[in-house]
Formats: sequence, C-alpha cells, structure tokens
Amino acid sequence: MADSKRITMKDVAREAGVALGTVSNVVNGISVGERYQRRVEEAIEKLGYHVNRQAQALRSNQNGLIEVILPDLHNPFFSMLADTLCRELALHSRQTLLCLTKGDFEQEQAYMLLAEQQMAGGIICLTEHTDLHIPKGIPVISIDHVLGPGIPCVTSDHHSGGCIAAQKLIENGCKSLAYLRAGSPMPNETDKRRDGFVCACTDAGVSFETVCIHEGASYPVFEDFLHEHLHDGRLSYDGLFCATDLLAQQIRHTLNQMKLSVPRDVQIIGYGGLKCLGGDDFCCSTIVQPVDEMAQLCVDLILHPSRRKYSCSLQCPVYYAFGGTTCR
Amino acid sequence: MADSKRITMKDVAREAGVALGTVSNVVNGISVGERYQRRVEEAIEKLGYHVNRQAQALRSNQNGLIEVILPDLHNPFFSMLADTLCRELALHSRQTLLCLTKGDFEQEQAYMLLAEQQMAGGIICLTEHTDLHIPKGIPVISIDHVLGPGIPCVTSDHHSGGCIAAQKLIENGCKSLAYLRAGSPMPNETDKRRDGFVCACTDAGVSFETVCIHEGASYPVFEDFLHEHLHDGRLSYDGLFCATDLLAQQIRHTLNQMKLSVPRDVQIIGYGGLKCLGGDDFCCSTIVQPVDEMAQLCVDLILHPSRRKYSCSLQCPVYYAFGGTTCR
DNA sequence: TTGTAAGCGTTATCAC
DNA sequence: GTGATAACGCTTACAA
Repeated sequence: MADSKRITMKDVAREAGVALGTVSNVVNGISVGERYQRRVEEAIEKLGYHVNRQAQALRSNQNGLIEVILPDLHNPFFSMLADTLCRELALHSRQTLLCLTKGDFEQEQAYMLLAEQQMAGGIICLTEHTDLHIPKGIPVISIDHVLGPGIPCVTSDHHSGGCIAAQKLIENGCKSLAYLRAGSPMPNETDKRRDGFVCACTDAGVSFETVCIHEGASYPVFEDFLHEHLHDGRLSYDGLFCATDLLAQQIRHTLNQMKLSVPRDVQIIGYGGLKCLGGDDFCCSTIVQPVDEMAQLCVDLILHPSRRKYSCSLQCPVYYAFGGTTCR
Repeated sequence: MADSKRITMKDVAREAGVALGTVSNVVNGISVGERYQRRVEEAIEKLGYHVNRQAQALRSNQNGLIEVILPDLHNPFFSMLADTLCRELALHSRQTLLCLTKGDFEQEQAYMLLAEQQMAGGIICLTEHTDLHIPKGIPVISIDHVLGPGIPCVTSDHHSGGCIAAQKLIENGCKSLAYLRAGSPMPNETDKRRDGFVCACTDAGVSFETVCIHEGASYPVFEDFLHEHLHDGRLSYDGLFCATDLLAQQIRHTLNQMKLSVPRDVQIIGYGGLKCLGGDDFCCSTIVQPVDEMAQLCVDLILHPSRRKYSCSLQCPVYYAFGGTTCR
C-alpha cells in the first residue's frame, strides 16, 4: 500500500532512461527523436503519469482559467450565457471558473482580486458596478454594462430592439403604447431599449408612455398602474413593451386576471427571447437576444487581444419573434 | 512604464526589511512580532502585493478548485444545482470549475483527468456513465446516479416521491393512473419514481399502467399513446404521473389540444419542483426535489471526508406541491 | 538532437 | 520569534 508520492517528469525520465527536458518536449508535443518519443510514451503509460498543471501555471504565469462572473443562474438569460461561455471556452482549451455574486459589489470585487491571485487568463463579467477596481494585466470583457475605457462591452442591440418592438406593435394596429420596466435605478445599456422605443413611437406619431420602477419597489406597482388605466373594462393602452420577458409574463398574468385578453385587447412584447419550459416556443412575443453570439464574441475578445484594440461597445443584432402575446 | 514583473514575497521582505518567512507568516495569519507585523503589512499595502495561488497550490498539492460536472445549464434542475453548489462552495472558500458535457462520455472522462492534473479538491458530477475511470485520491460525489462502491450518491428520495404522487392522485379521486417517462434506457435511480408509484397503486388497489420511451424516440410517441387511449372524448386515465416537470408540461399541452381539461378531466403530477418563469408558482403540480439541500449535502461530503465513511446513497426528502394541474 | 541547471513564488524545516 | 535554505514539478535557455 505504498502511499506513493506523485509521479513526476523526473520519474518518467528515469524510467525511460532519457533526460528531463526530453520528457517535457514529448509532453508538450515538441518533436524529439522517434526512439526517444516511443520510450517516453511507454514510460508515461506504464507509470500513469500526467502533468501537474499548477507547476505549468507557475512557470508560464498562465493557467487556462477564465473567470465568469454573473449574478446568479436562476435568471435564464444568465444560465444560457454561462452555458455557452463554458462550452465555447472549452473548445479553446480554457476552463470556466464560475463566480456568482447576486450583484453584490463586495463579492464582485473579491472575485476580481481572486482572478489576479489565480493568474486567470481573463474575466468575463456581468455587473452594473462601474466603480469596481479592475486588475491590471488581465483582459476583462463586460456584458451589458460599460465599465470604463479600455474594457470592451458586449451587449445586444438594445436600441434597435426597442425600435423593432414599437414598430411591430404599431404595425399590428396598436394606437397607444407603453414601455414598462423594473430594475436598477442606475443608468445602463438596457435603457436604450426605452430610447429605441421612444424614437420609433415619435417617428410614427403614436402616443406612448414609459413607466419605470426601481428594484426595491415590488411588482404591485405595475398592478396599480394597470388598474389606474382601466376604464369601462378597457385599458388605455393596447400595446405594451416590457423591458424583460419575465416582466412580460407577469403583466400578461395580471391582465388576464383583469379579464383582459392577450393579445386581442392588449398586445405585449418582451425582451430577451426566453423559451418556455421544455419547449421550443418563446414564452411571449419577444425581442430575441442572440445569447450564443454574444457569448462567442466574449470568448473571442478574451482570447485574441488584438481584436480588442479598437473595440469599445459591441452590439449584437436582435430580432422579433412571435410568442403568442401579439397578433399574427 | 516599467513593465515591472510580478511582486513577490521577496520584494515585500526587502521593502519591509524582514525575512521571507516572516512575510509568509503574516500572509497566512501566523502570529509574528507586532512591529514586524506592522512593517510587513505596510510594505504589502505599498507594493500592492497579493499571493500567487499557483505557487501555493504547487506547494500544498491542493488548489481550492472543485470540479462541477453537469450535462448543461438549460435544464433548470441543473442550473439550480450549479447555482447552489457554486454559492455553497464559495462559503467554504472553494471555487467552482464548471464543466459541461452534454452527457458525453469522452468529455466526462476528460474532465476527470483534468481534475487530476489540476489537483482539484474534489469532483461533484452528474453523469449516467458508470464505467468512467475515477481518479484516485480525489473525493468524488455523484448526483442521482450510483457510480460504484465508495462513491457517495446524493439523490432525492425518488421512491417516496413516486408513492406520494400516486397517493395524491388517488386521494384526489383518480381511478385509473398512468406513469409516463422519457429518457435514457439505462437503469438508474430515477426509476425508483416508477417503483414507488407502482407500490402505492398496488397497495391502494388502483389500476395503473407505466409507459417509458427512450431518449432517441421523440415526444410524439406520447401523443400517440394519449390518442390511442381516447374514447368518446374521454381518456382512459384520469391521473398521470410524469417522470419530469418538463414532460408534465408537454403532456398538459397535448391534452389541452385534445380538448381535455386539466385538472378537471385529467390530473397531472410532475417531478422536480420547477418554478414558472419569473414567479414563485410551480409550473405544474409536482413532487419537489430539495435542490438546495442536495447541493449543500454534496459540498458537505466533499469537504469532510469523515462524513463519507459509511455513506453510499443518500436520499433527500421530497414533498408534494400544488401547481394547478391537480384538484385542490 | 539531448542533457543540465536555473528559476517560477510559496511553504516548511531548521539552526540562531 | 526570526531568517537562510531546500523543496514542490515544470519550462527553457544553454551547453554538450
């Protein structure tokens, strides 16, 4: 029961009767004499050797870890992102160090520090805290929030999304629109959904309103809003653009409780492109974010510093998809 | 613009005018003379030093990484697991190395090897491949599948879940039950859902049937099954237990298309405890798995070898929850 | 081509 | 308590 210590390159070298460097070369795919190659491979096989990545990392100042910092995995957008990021990184021989923060500044900061200590190869993060201290010397990509100069930001094209939503509702015959949003009071990229919506409404000369409530406030504010605008069993609005699919779902539910029919009485478009549980259908009519494309872009930017040179904010194209809450 | 090399303990020691070991002690919270303590801390602050975890890992044969191997993050059960695992590990100063495999044997095997190379502190995996080569010397916990002797398996109490589902349907007045399942043909822990269901039906003397289709086969098999058992606008079954919430959702959808009312004509209970998008409601009446508890148990077992001693298969308790597809 | 030796940054073992 | 010194396993000049 030899509690034998770890097998090292030295052991392999001794077993194969060659020098240490030769083993290293074989392991790293650098060509060596054919006979040596064979003997080393046999020794590796025989001893069950495998490289020690810590030692590699220590030498080369780079382990293959990329930190992915997200608030959580309950939000389907985040879990889809994490899924694609992880797979895409794996395709490039990089591992994913998953860090969940619930949006907490302290934790986000701690993970930034960790990346430095770990000598991570990069950080892909989704945070709204623009005052985070970003470690020097590690490439950082931000999703959906501009963190500062030199830090590329990958987002969906929120502005176009807002435009498309408004245009679709108008095209579908809506005469009075509203934009609904819940979330952080901090201005961020997602506000452009509203801006695009406002532009399109204004261009088309259609009346509209925008309602934003802050995170702390709870959903009932929207219920109140809807009830206030209900007169003689009809809502003042016949087209709603919700900042997220989740909100769209809730609004639809509330409207149904108010005996209003979706999409007959009121049409709703959400944002995100979430699918129903276990299906290919969208959970509501929506502006679809190209999550895969965004994730691939992040990975690409992390791995190829050169592509980062002139880029600052990169908007991936979005499109409208039917999901039952608009008229065909 | 000194592209100054990394700051090391040596630098701190020189700056503080103390010996290397002293700095190490300070960093690791080992008590040293107060004056030295102060001077070292100041030097650390001044130089912006932080430890190199690769070097630590190389020395101690242990980095704080725990590999979490899952098929994907699209399935809400997996993403919930990953979420809780990651947070729970972080509470114990462990990082999560996320590995997604789509259930592919080769990838799973590769990640097992990686864990060895990384000197990971443990592996928490969800795989149905019992023939994986498990690295020696790394604690492994399996979820929902018994991988072999010595490898603890954490599951929900599938058997009880099956019982509870059948009992609830019977209690709600159902006279003819069916169990529906899609998935891998390999026998596994989840088969116990069926076993529990069968037991309860038999005990109660209620007629029942079980239908299983394999992964490759597509959902329409169930549609055919339902249509075959539709006579004069009534289904032969008035109570269905579906092996997963996702399947329950699909079945509900199909029944609605067949002009059958859920839960009036047919009651359905799923398994898993999935919530609706953006709400606190369950997506269907269901047997709830305690995901958080399972994740915590996994982490606990990974971190405390002693608790692993006599454990083999650990079933976490489940419970029934109403979600609209059963009568109250 | 192959062998040798000097680090990478940390921790631990000693004498002092 | 403090301070040199030797590992940990690997990479990479450089010498043979």
